[in-house]
Amino acid sequence: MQTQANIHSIVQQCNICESRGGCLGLQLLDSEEVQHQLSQSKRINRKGEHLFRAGEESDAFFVVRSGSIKSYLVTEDGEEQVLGFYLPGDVFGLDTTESQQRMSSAIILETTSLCRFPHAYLADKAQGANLLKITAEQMQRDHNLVLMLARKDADGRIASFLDDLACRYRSRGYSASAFLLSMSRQDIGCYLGLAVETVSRTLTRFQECGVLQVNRREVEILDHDTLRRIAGTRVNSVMDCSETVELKSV
Amino acid sequence: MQTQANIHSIVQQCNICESRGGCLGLQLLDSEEVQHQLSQSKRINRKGEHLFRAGEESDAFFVVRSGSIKSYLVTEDGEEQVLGFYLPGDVFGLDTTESQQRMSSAIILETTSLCRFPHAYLADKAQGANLLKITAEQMQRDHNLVLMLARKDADGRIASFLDDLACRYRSRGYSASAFLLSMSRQDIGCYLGLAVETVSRTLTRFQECGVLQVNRREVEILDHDTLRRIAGTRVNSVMDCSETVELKSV
DNA sequence: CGATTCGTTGACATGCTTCAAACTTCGTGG
DNA sequence: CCACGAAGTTTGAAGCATGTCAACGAATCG
Repeated sequence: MQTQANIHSIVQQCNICESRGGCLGLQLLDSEEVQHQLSQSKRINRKGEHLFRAGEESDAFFVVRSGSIKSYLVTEDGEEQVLGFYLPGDVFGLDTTESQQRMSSAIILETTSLCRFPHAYLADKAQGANLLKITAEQMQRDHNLVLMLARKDADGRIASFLDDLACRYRSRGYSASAFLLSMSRQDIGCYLGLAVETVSRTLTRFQECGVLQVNRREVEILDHDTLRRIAGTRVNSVMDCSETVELKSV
Repeated sequence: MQTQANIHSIVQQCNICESRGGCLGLQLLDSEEVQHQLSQSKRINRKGEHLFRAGEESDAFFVVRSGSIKSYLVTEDGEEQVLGFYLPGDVFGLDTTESQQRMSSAIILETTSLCRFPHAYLADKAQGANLLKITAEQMQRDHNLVLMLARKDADGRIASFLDDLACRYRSRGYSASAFLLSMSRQDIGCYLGLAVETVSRTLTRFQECGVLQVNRREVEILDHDTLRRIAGTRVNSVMDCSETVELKSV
């Protein structure tokens, strides 16, 4: 029970995973291991550093505690394709080849702290159900990205992107109407399959319409209803973000 | 050992999963269960039938034995977005929400036979490693689709699509230069984020260039090198399809 | 055999990319 | 601390690839 107390004190510092039904560490690891693992897994990383690169051996996945991460692919001719951005509470790093190599690269966009979970624990503890749940989130993200790329114009993609960010911030207890973009216009364009200029122009136009206020990385959404209307159709998701808005006040 | 003999005779009828390192059933299920499961999982389905729809309870995933399957999303306004096509040997149906609901719909494109694997066996047997391997394939497909949608023009998408099909057919022992499309132009366009007319025009132009020969659903690739050149950049995949070209002659 | 779906082709409109240039911010070394 | 260069952002003009609209032919199905 003494161990339990220590675990509790460690976990209490981290409210990130509450919307997931509790700390992943507590779910995945034995009580005795939690203290050691979690204490060494809080790593502060600096902007621009790579967490891992495609092709490297994949021995762990991560949960964002603070900051943000960019996930991307590198094509044969060296160009990059952004796959997504990960905010506090997001799980990433589970996309590995069957030979346990990273399928994508991950780079730190700003000062970031992470929880690190070795794959070994997953395989050993055989958390089949947990794994399904987590990969489901990754796939849902992929599906939404595909939908945007294939069916939406520039306005729809930018609006969806901002709405998604706002939605994710709100579900984690941050403001949904005002936030700082941690990624560059270049990254946004690369993510949405648009030229940098188109991103810039669209944001400017949104501002002129009174939908939002933009100043470099600062974004304030003034008319969320209109933004959503522009964002248009979404996947008939069962995992609606509005379900996880309420935070448990434990 | 008598059971082993029976299993062997059943599995021998199905060479589909050889490139995966053997029958999934043998990997996932206990020997005693294999015979019963596999014998009842070979289901013949007819064109146009739905295997499952998004939102339904997800209790199993599938392996294509013959025929082909279209996976798609339905948006809020009722339009569909094709996520991919599954050929013999492909695993699909693992994209479920955390509440075990289907994230996508699956419809049968032609007479098709499938192996069905209940999720319950995965969770019970806790095949963490196996699950990772299979979800890795799904994610690899998603990444490639995203890459196509975000960075390639119509020519590149169509060429990539055909090259991918050829590659998958070859890896399964079929001809890579001549095959029948099981999906409509509408489906291809929906998959690649293009209008039907663009698909049709592009195929016609490819034919005029002597790259391929098309007649409705019949496709023959005449100049695979040029096709690949048009397809252009691909993900630096560690799972290169050329690795699985050789079939074991067991 | 008629009706419907599927595929092809043409003309036109337009949204996005590309190219170019100016401005701002940031980082780094003098 | 300032200066300089590099990188990020914005804006404009022009070209083009793709979508849209429309019509027709071909195949499929009942």
